[in-house]
Amino acid sequence: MTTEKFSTYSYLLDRTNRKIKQYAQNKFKEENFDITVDQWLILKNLSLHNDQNQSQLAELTGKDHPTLTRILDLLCKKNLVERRASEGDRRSFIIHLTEYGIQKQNEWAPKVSEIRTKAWENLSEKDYEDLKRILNTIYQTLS
Amino acid sequence: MTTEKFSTYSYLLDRTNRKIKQYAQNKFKEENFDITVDQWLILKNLSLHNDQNQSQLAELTGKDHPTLTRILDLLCKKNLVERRASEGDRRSFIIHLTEYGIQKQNEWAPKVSEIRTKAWENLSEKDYEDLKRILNTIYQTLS
DNA sequence: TAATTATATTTGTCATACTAACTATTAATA
DNA sequence: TATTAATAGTTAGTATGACAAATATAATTA
Repeated sequence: MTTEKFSTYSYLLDRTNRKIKQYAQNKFKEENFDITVDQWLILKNLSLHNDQNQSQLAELTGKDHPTLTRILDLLCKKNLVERRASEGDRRSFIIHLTEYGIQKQNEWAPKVSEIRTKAWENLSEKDYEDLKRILNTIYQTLS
Repeated sequence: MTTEKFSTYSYLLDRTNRKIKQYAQNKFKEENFDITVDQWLILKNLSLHNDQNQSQLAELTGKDHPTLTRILDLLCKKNLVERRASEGDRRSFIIHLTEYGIQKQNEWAPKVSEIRTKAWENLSEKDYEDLKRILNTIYQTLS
């Protein structure tokens, strides 16, 4: 590909990413979900794979370790999650979705899906597949 | 579109956006470009439209006002940019790319384009057009 | 087994983003 | 014209993200 022509995608991607996050966050606020969209990502992943240690959870969610540490601090404060000692390894914690966390996750999940789906109302299933393919290709190319 | 199926795009978009930024930032560092990718966006825009006030520049670059204020503080410190009093309106500043800023912008631009183009080496021109269309559609749908 | 290396997590620092509140100035209107 | 509303920009607080360095513990190896 010739250079220079391809200078705007990073701007569009960043801008759209922020818009999506901002849109979801505002809806969360309207619905009185006391959580950020990044915190939701962690909660959602724990609902599928509870009791991971932080390294595994960081891998699953694509967050780096310091960021995950801080998000978990906040989720712990809200009693949605707790850090449990790991049996075999005293360095690591098992991240456990609490009863309250499970309850809230179940309560919020349908509305979150609805909010997320909004972005696609003017696009096709093929667009969805194309976007996933393109983003994954870029990710791998730069990794 | 049915809900729930469309839950991963926001994760992929966020993850890819971070990868792109991180890749470019690392290359900037390798090249000893003393600038962040977000600061570069402002510089690039000023090279096309010099002497905008901050509101216009915020609009052009998709940054909000507080963020732009802080990025400009840093660019001013590096003498790449200066805030000039506006003739007609004492509330606003004209953001001026300095001689040094113009020089650095010209110096860095070709390599930046090259770095940005890397992401597309396994994708087609059609993919590029599709991505732009999809991102713009999402942006407008959520605006 | 003592020393070295690797892993899990945290802390610190800086940059970016969003919201809200604030100052200064300008525009609108009663 | 005096009051009110709108606009330009900054400041403050909180969250996230990148990177480096620190701590504690585990695994490897000399």
